[in-house]
Amino acid sequence: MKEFIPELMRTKLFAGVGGEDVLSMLTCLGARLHTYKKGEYVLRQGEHLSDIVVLAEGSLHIQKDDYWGNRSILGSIGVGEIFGEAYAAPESGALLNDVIAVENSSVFFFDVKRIITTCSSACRFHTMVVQNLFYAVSEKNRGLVQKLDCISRRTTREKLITYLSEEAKKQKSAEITIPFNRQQLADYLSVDRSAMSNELCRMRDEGLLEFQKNRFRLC
Amino acid sequence: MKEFIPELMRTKLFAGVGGEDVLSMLTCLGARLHTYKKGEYVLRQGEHLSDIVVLAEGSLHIQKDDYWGNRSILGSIGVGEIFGEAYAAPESGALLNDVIAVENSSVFFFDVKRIITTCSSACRFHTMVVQNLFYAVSEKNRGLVQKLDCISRRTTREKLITYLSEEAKKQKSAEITIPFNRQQLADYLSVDRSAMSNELCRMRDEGLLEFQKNRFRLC
DNA sequence: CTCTTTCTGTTGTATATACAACCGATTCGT
DNA sequence: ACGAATCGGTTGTATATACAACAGAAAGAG
Repeated sequence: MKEFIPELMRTKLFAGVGGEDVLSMLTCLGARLHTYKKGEYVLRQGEHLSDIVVLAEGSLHIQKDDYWGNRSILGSIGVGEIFGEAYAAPESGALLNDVIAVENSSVFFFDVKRIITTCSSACRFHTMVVQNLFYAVSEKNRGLVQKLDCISRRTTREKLITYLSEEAKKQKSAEITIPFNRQQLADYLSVDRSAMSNELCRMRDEGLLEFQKNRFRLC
Repeated sequence: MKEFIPELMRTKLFAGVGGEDVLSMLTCLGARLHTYKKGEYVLRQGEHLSDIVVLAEGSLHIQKDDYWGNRSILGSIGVGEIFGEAYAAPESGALLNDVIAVENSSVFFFDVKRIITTCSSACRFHTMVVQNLFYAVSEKNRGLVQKLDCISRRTTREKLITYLSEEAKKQKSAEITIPFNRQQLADYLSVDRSAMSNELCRMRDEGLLEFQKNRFRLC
């Protein structure tokens, strides 16, 4: 697990905590490291989760398939991001979504209870991690509100513009890379792929944007 | 503010804290009480918020109006529920939504920093409140995911079924009261009111449900 | 390198939704 | 009790989206 200390230090959860302290907290928090191959499930809908999940390497999608195989993508998790905060409370019930590795991935699991139940003074930074976790959840919350804002647009075009603008703001550039291919983007925006593809090309023809694969430039 | 102690004790934020302790914490946390008449704005999009908002009386809607007056309702806040957790982090930016009183309402404001920065041992229950807050945010998070699940359905009928089923689960009954009239429900589900009205009546004619005003019974 | 699979864009058709206008019923204020 | 305003349901039309089927391009496997 040692090899991921630099990655962990860059996460929101361990922001402000030094390398040695992170290392000692891995024990203190009962961290477990798992690796997943591309396409493997990290978590499945219906399971119960009492851990905070931190992605150290790779990329995950949070998604859900219904009876007819229609897929809906809730979001994407990049390196350093966390998942599972929504299930931190003791009686939070079963997972509402699958979590799947879209690349080979390395994932840390931390027992929530051991995070929020501050231990003896052995871990100097424990309090800071608790606060970090709180801020992270708070931020996730805002992210979900923004996704709702995007999804609740009436037309495919509006959804695309909202999503891409938001990404541009996050990535602080008019040229952005998105973590989805066309089908995945459609599943994320809850629209039909071919209709979306159509709309994207129309927007390109109107000079609103350019793209190649999952790389977009807003004009 | 004293008169609302019983209400505050029933909130998630103060769960497990006794009446006297709640009272003393009102001072400790720098609580402020405001009242709003039906239709008044409690918070406006673009403002900055550094408080956790607790509704002691009445009912609030979290919503957003775009340039053309199209309204989108993110959610409803009932007595005892909280708002503002998403803006708890120091650099969380401006409010993304308006918060409006749909009835005459009484609202407590608590400075977030004073909640999460545990004070001297004077407040015995401070630690518990911090944990309560964390759980509340976590739960909000799950609520948002469920709303996303609902909104991302493709058809109006699916949205209605998802929303009403979810409410039935929450209210633990097949007969439910929703905090919206037709227009508000449409704004919540991001669909056209008349189309939704149509669909509701069709579903009623098919025997799926019954309703009168904002009271529904699922069959 | 070649074959296979996945990905993306294109087209046409069926369907669902948005939009607008209207009306009766209910609620509200005075 | 009265008029005004709000609310909910209905209808018709225009439009956008879903769905299906296909083809060329790109990526991946052997």
